[in-house]
Amino acid sequence: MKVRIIDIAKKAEVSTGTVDRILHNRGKVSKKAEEKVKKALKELGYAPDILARNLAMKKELHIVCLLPNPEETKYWSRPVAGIQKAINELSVFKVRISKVFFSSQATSFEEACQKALALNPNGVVYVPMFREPSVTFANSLQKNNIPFIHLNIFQQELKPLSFVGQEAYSAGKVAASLCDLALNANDKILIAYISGEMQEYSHLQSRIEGFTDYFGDKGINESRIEHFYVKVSADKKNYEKSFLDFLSSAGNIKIIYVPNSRAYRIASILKKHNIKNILVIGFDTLEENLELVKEGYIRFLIAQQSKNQGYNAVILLFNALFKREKINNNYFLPIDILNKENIEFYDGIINSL
Amino acid sequence: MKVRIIDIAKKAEVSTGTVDRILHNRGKVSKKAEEKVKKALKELGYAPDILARNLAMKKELHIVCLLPNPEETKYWSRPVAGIQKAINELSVFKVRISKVFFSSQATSFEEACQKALALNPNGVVYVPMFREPSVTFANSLQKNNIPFIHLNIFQQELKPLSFVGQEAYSAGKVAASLCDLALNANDKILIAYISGEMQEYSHLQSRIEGFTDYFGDKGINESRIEHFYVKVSADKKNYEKSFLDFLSSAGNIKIIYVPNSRAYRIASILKKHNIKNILVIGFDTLEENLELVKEGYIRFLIAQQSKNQGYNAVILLFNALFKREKINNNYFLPIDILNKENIEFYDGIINSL
DNA sequence: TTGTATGCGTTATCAG
DNA sequence: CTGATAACGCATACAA
Repeated sequence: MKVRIIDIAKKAEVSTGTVDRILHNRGKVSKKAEEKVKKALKELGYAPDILARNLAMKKELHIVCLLPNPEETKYWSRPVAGIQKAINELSVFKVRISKVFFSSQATSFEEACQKALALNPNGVVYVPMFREPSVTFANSLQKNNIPFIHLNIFQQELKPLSFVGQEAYSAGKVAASLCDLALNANDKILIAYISGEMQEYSHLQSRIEGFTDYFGDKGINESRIEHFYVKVSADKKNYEKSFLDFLSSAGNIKIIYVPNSRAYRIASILKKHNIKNILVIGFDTLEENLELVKEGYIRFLIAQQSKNQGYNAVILLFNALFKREKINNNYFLPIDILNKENIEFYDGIINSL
Repeated sequence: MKVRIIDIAKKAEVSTGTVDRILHNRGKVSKKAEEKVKKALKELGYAPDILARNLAMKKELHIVCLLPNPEETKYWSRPVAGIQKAINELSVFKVRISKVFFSSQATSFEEACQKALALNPNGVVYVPMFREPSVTFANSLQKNNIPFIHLNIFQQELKPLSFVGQEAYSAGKVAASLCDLALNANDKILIAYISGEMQEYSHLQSRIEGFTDYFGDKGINESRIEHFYVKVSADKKNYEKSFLDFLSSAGNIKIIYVPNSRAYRIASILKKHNIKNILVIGFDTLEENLELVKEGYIRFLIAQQSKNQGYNAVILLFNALFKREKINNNYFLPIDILNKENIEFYDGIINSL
């Protein structure tokens, strides 16, 4: 029935110890023994019982997760929650999963990388938020033979084991396709850039490109697209008036596209001034955004199962490490469309298992 | 650190055997021993190591899944795939998971129920497709103390351990909210009933109610909603002409709502006749539907993570049975909105873990 | 270089 | 009623 180590040991006419040495290539095996065992392995089709393995293991695996501090950037609280879920679920196994947070400066990221390396991890999940330091980090990991998975930001050049996140360009197109439904002949579109601190988000750019490309393909070009910039940290809350001024002077704005998670900043202004004829579309399920979707001031949110993002990355790495599963590159998460009607169902069973 | 059976045995001054008897209430324990053990259990906070348990278990759990034959009704192939995924994932545990299919007659369903009971399952997942036979089945299960989970069709009166599926009424509302975006002043809506065999789908009715209620709330009532009925089995393919006739006589139809998984039947007629100005919205990710979404003849699909539906139900029951987890009632799955732009990402990581 | 023995935390059997 | 003990499949320390 089930092929055990002892079965292949018998078949190969060696002891279980020898088989084990080959399985874990600990060396100290004769060529002859090795051949016999490998033959038996193939013929009988051995697959380890990972549960028994876990029971017997002395030392534990260590997975380190490196991501922005959720107290600074709200978006990250959900991926962190997903990681926590994975921690709970994997608690029966001999794995330790640590979280290391960094803040919005590149130096903080670099420090976190050092900290992570010092922990001597068997595997790493990280968000390659800053380009240069990420390259350095990836190189260190590779040198030490530590597999790693990228979260949220796509950086294929660094050759991660896998990427878990959303395809940002397409997400922008999805947003555009929804706006398209509501757009009439002379309506204009406003893209609002509400930036926070971190500036190296390449996916922000992609979300905008996807959006404008969609309309470009339909012959709707720059003449009907306005742009409004806010740097939150500098302008504090003082952008409200300038935004309203911009809005009235631009005229005919039917749609406002906010390519990051800060749609709530725009929508709350509209709410305050009771402006209801503009369709706001944004990203991510921050509490603030959810609330305004329910109230009707944000019409659509594009979501990326941010909780599962963290969860999946950890589970994936665990499987690779513990079960020695091969994993494919690049797990693009679904591009979810949320509105007032379906939003309450978004955290269904997936997130509670 | 970790509390084991032997730890509580020592604390309670009994043997591990006695503790085991209490843990599994196999009886044959004195009151005194029981009290001492229960006290120790509480104080030390024992939680079983399910991996060690699995290793030691002699007999295996048996979960039986009862659902419509996917070869008859295409929708079911994805839940079945999800069940298969759960089977693979759980293969390391001592669980057997069997599938029993039934066809579109109530008698077939009843037979399947008999078959399922004869398998002496420890737990059952089933689709309560027919009302009366489902009541009988649920009663038998309850009498034999076999926990069960309902799939896809909501029948709370039968007191399943849980329900896994979509809230159909809200799904109808979601569909309506999308149509709403595209609906102009004098446009009309057509609801197309393309029925197959099985007639006891209460959720079909709910999907329609949700849809019409949404528009009712906005003051769009029956005067702007047309209805078209096809009984596929009777009319074979001959409804094409009658449908086209209906369409042109009704006039001004901007939206066609197909509240089941057969939107492709309508959309393929539109495709054949090159009709592009009508927005078709339907349900479920059948291959045929996906294709027509990509080609633009179906504008939206409402999906319910049908693969996860099967997967989650099995995992949930396994957790309840094996880990003795308490589970909450009613896991409503997300109401997913798919269109040409996001559909290729729909089968992301969730389905490949 | 190889084989043997012990333990991981449970379950379940078998004497008492 | 109770306690002791042999599996379960694997990892690992140790002996040869």
